Amino acid sequence: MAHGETTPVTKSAPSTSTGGAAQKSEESQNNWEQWSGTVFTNAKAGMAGVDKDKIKAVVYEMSKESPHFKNEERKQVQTVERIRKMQDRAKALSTSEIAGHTKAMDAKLAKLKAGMDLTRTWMHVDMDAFFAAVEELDEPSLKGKPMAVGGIGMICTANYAARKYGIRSAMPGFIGRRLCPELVFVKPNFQKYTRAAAATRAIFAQYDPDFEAGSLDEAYLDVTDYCRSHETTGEAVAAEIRRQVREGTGLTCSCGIGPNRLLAKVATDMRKPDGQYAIPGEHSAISRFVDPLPIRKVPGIGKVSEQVLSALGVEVCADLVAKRGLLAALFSPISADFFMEVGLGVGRTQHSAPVEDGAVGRKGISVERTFAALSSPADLESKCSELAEKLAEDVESEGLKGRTVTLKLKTTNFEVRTRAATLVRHISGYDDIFREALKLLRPELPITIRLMGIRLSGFLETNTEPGQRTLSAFLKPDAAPAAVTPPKRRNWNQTFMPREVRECIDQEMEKYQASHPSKEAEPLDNFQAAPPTPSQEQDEQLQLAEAANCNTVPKPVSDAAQRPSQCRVAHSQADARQSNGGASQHLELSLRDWAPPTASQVLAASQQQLDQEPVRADSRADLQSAESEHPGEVSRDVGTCQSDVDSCRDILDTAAPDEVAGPDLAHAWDEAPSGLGDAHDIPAPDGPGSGAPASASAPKHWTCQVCTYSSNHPRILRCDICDSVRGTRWDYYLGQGAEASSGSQHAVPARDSPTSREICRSQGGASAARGQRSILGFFSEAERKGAAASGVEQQSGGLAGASQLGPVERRSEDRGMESAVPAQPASCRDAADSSVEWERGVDGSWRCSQCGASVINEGRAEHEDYHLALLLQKAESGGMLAGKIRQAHDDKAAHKGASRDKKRKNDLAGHSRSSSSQALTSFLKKANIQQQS
DNA sequence: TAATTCAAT
DNA sequence: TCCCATTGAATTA
Ligand SMILES: Nc1ccn([C@H]2C[C@H](O)[C@@H](COP(=O)(O)OP(=O)(O)OP(=O)(O)O)O2)c(=O)n1
Ligand SMILES: [Mg+2]
Ligand SMILES: [Mg+2]
Repeated sequence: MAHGETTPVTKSAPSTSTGGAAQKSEESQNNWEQWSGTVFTNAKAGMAGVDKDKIKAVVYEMSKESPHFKNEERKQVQTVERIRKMQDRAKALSTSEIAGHTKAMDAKLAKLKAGMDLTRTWMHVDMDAFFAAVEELDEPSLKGKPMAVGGIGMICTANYAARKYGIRSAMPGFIGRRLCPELVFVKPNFQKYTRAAAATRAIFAQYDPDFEAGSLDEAYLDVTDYCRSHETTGEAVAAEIRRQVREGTGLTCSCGIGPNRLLAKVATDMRKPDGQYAIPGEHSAISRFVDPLPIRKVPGIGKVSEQVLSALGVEVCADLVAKRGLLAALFSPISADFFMEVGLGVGRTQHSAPVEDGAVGRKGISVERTFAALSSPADLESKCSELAEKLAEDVESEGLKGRTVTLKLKTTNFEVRTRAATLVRHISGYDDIFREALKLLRPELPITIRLMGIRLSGFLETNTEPGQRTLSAFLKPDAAPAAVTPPKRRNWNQTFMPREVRECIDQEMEKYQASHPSKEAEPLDNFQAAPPTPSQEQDEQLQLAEAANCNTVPKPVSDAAQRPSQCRVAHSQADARQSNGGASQHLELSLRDWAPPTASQVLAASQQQLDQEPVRADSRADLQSAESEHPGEVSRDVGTCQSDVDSCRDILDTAAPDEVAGPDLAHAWDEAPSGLGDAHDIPAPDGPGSGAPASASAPKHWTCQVCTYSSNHPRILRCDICDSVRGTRWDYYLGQGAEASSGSQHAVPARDSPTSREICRSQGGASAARGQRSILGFFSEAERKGAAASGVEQQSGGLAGASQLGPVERRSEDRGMESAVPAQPASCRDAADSSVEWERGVDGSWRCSQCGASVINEGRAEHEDYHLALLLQKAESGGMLAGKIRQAHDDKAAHKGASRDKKRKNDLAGHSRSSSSQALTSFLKKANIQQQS
């Protein structure tokens, strides 16, 4: 979180409205007045009467000498250059060319307008100064005082008292302190925010059980049906929701109402603190709102796009339509289309599609850390290892396998480099990730960095879930029948079964039948010799079992105290040789401490690598680069014994010459448990990253951060209510919800082709029924009412490179937290049948036929009790499952997709236009002030 | 596919 | 004593 444009840069301000002179790179007078950046003076809520000039002066004075600032200047120069080129292109356009594009856009516009569905009532809800508001709730003495959530390095958000001083999200803390010396800093506690968010979501679900969360603090609700069935209006619903949120959580929020999501979202900011604003579903009203709207207010148009468009004479949304020919000529079709949509006020009118079974709910997963400058190979490798370990933890906790590894480096000059490799095989474990990251790091070696990150993407989509058989299991004749049982159908008619659950189960059945089409028909003789496969299937089981949680809050990746028993691997060459010949392949690639192995060692190691190590898909390219750019580096995929030797030698020769005799850091890992076997044990709730004492107190509860359900089952793998994986989304509590031992997040993703969305269904009431109480006392009311679906839908995108811009909605969560968990199939998890059957898993654990959870033998009785309790509770509350897993339609898809918005004739009006135009006026006033400065 | 840029939280 | 972390989309070569 806390990121924003800290526009530095001085010279050249591309701002004139006519396509004319956009840049004037005169010699800077070193004067902040020429500073064109938006510099924290964006028209965010609460920035009304701020002395923007003063803020700019302060920020400028404090940062002008910093490397960060220099880098920002460099970037600004680039965008200025980009603008210049674009203007040149614009000038070169013939009138006929533009006319042609204009005509094409006319057709586009006509089509868009004709396809607009104005019959829906969308609502966007966004909490006010969310993190800060939650902190104030927790510590009322903070109220009224300028306060910021975050640290001296970065502020997540600030309360409105602080905003008066110009303090806002994404501002570095030290600047905030300068602007307001009395500023109080509060360390972020995502647990609180997640809980607060869950409380609000429980309310949202009452108005739209399928609502989509846009982040922790905002959500999109389609209240069309609610309005209809309750004979009310969007505005009335907004007032009701705001009241409920206020009374139920003590927090305030703002609402935007409009015929589509885009308009609703933009409307939310109109009367930001504790207010609401409605845009009627009529063309005339939409135009009145959109036409004078500064383009910067549109989600997807950021600082750079604003500058670029401004240089073309586009300042407000109406300009997007007016200059349609020019825009179509200069930008990509995707961007141009987006502009046209915005110009007309067209947005999505439908919920995202449910996420599909077996699909991975995200595009990538990553970890990155900023630290004091590092340059020695030993330090770099160590850092890389820490990151790899953390990433592997996250990856495995979600059962992901990816084949593209990306290394990210940020030099002390703030220049960012990324290096990626796509492998043939999909990986997930620490060893593979570390090794591949190291390979990417090696060529960059003489380097001094302040940040390193690793990302894994290109996930395997054939996500085999507990309730599903793996191919290998299926092919194994004897193991097949015992290992997998089709979802049970019994009792369906006798017990309570929500419709959604029933549908999920039906899907599971279909899936099962689809994947086992002719099992009975197929003669056993046809089975290919099923490999004794201890491999894949088992690995997958283990990975799931290994679900460990992690701490997302700013915290060192490696903190021995926080990282219990799974520190496997000796991180030194010496240790490796002692322990296990070629078991730790990455060691051979170590950036330090290398000594020529014996011939037999090399042979064994290289042979093993040939067998096991994933190789890059583009092995030739790899070779090439090895020969040309990095003559010293030899591709490993075709590596001979000698090449391995050379490879290692080159590392030393070129990258870490002084480290040859350098300090032996091996001891740094000596204290880590060396028992590799432990690494694959199913961790107890006090497992890795949870922050809970590794061995000390006995675990009491796992609390799902998605729906707040708590379980005292020691080895639960998924939330029994909302089905989210017990990974980073779970928190561990020692007591009655009092001392949370780890901060983490939740969020369930969903993915789909162009865009992604995440969602997770959930059900409230569980933790209340179990006598749990939240830290903040939330859920008191909300939880009673049941419900609480959640999910997160993020949006972003933007125009990169030269043209582009494509809003597109994307999903994500507020900063650090998230790391979404793939929304799981849900199979028969909520079946309200208390009878549990057990299936023995390949790893010796037992799988519950009801929920699919893997449990150790001793935990079975307890687990059965749990299902009984769940059944009883469900009967009481008249249980419900809110929300379905959805997946996103990005704007493009929604656009081209034949499945355009379905039209409904009934128009639910109910809006006061007088008030809306009034609010618009003040809104624009603010915006203008900001623009003028 | 790789690398970079932009955007949002 | 000094500018985050995580994710996704789009462009370009
Ligand atoms: N760059 C950012 C922006 C936001 N956030 C976090 C802190 C915010 O409290 C929360 C919600 O973001 P909003 O943009 O909704 O901002 P606020 O809710 O804080 O303020 P507002 O009243 O303007 O909505 O996300 C963050 O960490 N970093
Ligand atoms: Mg907010
Ligand atoms: Mg928000």
